[in-house]
Amino acid sequence: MKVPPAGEEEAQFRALLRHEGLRMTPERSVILSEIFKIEGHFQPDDLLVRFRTNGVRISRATIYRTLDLLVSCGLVRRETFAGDAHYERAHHVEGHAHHDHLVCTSCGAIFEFYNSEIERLQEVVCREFDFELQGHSHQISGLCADCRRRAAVV
Amino acid sequence: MKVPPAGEEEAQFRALLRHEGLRMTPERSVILSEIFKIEGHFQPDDLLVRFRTNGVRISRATIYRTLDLLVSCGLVRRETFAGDAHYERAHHVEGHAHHDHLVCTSCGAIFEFYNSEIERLQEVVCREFDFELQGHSHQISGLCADCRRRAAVV
DNA sequence: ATTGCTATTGAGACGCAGTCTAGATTAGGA
DNA sequence: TCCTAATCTAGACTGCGTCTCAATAGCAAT
Repeated sequence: MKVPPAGEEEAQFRALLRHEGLRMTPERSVILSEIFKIEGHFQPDDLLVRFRTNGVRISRATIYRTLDLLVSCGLVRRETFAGDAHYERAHHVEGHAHHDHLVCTSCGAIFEFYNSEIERLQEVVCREFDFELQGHSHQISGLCADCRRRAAVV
Repeated sequence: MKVPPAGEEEAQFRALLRHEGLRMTPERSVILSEIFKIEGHFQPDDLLVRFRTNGVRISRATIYRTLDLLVSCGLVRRETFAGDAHYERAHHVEGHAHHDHLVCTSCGAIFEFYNSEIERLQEVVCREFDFELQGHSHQISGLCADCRRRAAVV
């Protein structure tokens, strides 16, 4: 399989793989670069479809395995919306590595937010329960600005 | 099918069904009373198993449909943890109809919390995005007190 | 460049949660 | 009691994700 052009992220991925004694393969490279072409969220089968339509043959299993790797490397983030796994390249909101999501129940649009006060209060909650915070999942659902306007017209 | 003893919740359910032009059936009654025997969270197939072991025959489809009804009636709440649907009878933490969850990543224990400040800040976030808040899902994952202790020993 | 060890891959079987279907049954108003 | 729409069941089906295992191919050492 032809090896696609490498980017900065690929160098990072390669370094992390080596550190773990794992290998870089054309498939992993293709998957990584495809992901970094996508703005916003995607689901594993979105990648499958993209590859199929481009004539690239990479199996579902490999996609899932590679996504797991990228998540544990921190290059990609996984999010679960109403039982559906979504992924997104890890990037930043206002300089924060972490963010949470607003999900529009009408059109499915996803917005990112970060609120340091909420983050802090979660730590307070954990202290109350003698709980060691490892992570969290926080989604606010409702109507986005566009859908509110649309609903107001009707 | 034999009709089980009715409780206060059944009266409420019955009233809501009537209001919607729907019918009370023995199956719905059995499912409701079984749910109200359960403390904490359960999954749809937990009910299936309970019924099977008690010799009660109610199909999976009926369980799912009835759970949907109970959720839309507000008697039961649905929550998604890591892609798995969990249900719980709607009840209150410190007088609040709503609460969120701490999930232990080691033993799976689930704790409930309510933090009015976090609730308020969510409204602030929505205002920033011109977003109409309908609901939210907020789970904090980590190690519960017991598992922390257990980990400390080892 | 070659070799050898072993990580990785692909295709499809599999598992599980949840939905759908079609025919049989039944709640509940007239 | 009768009638009819709502409901039930069993099981087929769907979709997402995981697993298997023989074949392939990185990559470190030679």
